[in-house]
Amino acid sequence: MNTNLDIENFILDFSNSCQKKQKKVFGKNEVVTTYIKNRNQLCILIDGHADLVRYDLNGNRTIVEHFSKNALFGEVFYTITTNNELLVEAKSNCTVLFFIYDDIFQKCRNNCKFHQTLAESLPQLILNKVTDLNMRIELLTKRSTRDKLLGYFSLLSTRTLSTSFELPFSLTDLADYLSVDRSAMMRELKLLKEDGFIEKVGNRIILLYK
Amino acid sequence: MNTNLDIENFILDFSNSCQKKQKKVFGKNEVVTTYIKNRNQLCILIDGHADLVRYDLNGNRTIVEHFSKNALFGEVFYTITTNNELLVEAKSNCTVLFFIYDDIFQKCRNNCKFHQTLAESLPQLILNKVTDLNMRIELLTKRSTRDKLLGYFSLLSTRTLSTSFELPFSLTDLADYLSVDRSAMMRELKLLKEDGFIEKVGNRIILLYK
DNA sequence: TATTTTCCGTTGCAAAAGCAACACATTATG
DNA sequence: CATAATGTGTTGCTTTTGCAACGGAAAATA
Repeated sequence: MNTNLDIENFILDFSNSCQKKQKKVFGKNEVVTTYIKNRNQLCILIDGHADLVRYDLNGNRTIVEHFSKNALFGEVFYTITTNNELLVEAKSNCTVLFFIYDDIFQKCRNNCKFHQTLAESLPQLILNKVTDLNMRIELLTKRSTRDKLLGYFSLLSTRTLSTSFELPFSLTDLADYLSVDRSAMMRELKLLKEDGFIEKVGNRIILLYK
Repeated sequence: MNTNLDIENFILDFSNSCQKKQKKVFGKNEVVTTYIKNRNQLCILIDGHADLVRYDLNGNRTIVEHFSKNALFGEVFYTITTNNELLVEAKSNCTVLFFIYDDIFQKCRNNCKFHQTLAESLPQLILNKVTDLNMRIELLTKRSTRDKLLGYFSLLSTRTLSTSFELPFSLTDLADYLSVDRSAMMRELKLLKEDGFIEKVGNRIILLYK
């Protein structure tokens, strides 16, 4: 399976060969896009980190997804049923490619190699996204804050092949990602330490169980 | 966009032309597949309804996804990090096609039209799945049982283009789908009725707000 | 470097959700 | 049809979570 498509080289090679896309750069905390009026927009994060964030009517903030290099996002993945604000915020300097989804499978007027290869790679890229979303659902369906934390730590442990890893979020953001109250999460984190499940040194978590 | 691919006709036309897939029929409550040792399995539900169900160590049951006609599922969408049981249960009589994902983009040795068309349609089918999963995440990140219920009802209302609709779940299953305790959900349903948000007649919900 | 802003860690109290148990209704099944 | 199995509706009690508020640490910024 070709999971290692290097989009970046791709971009370097072909960035001038096709007119039907846009490449933009964003600074930290800038809004990359919103999911309101950009029908069929598809974006690829070439570099940096960004979050898809929702603010609900009670003022709760939720980090719906966390994107890193090669992540796909954009309004094409959403059927807007919500009246909540959905926006993608750059968490660091970001480089993003914008497409219209319809364009991808129509041959570019230049018949450009960029679009051709992209169209071939897209199923695998979207498939990766589906597995990410499924992992996210598994986390969110855990019944308690404790299980969400342990589940998330276990995930990071699997990814890093280590029982010790840095959190990619601030604790405030982690709470918004797990969809729980921050202070309640802090309390649970303390209990996990007291119960000998984890150690925490700065932003680093060390798993002690199993 | 070709969202209306009629897979069923597809099947009728080509079900004998290709050896690299399997078609099976399941009765209610039968296990269609598990997500443990079927690497790269991709399934399409041709007919019927089925649920992807997880049982955790505390005995909680979660309906991770609910599948109806033309839904995609299978182990290819999961990177197994969990030690929970994940299985697909038929909720009615089901007809299911099984593929190996690798096969789809390799030309079938017969160079069969079935596989060719499937490969062309797959991006759109997977895209549909992504939008489903995103809606699911939006539901699950709601902070209260009340908001989950209202969010789900609003979704059904949008789908049916009506403020009155049948629940596609039993209430027990709905609780497992929203990942909340059943009795707590029943209590909240009662409060929603008392507060004039909904009416409930048998399995039918009528939205009264807005 | 001084100062503002964000983040961390904690707590008391209130609200929400989970658990357990039960009676009754409805639906399968022998 | 009788009986078993499953689903609905309810409630008292316990546990978990959320909310609000605060002081101090750390980081960003002027």
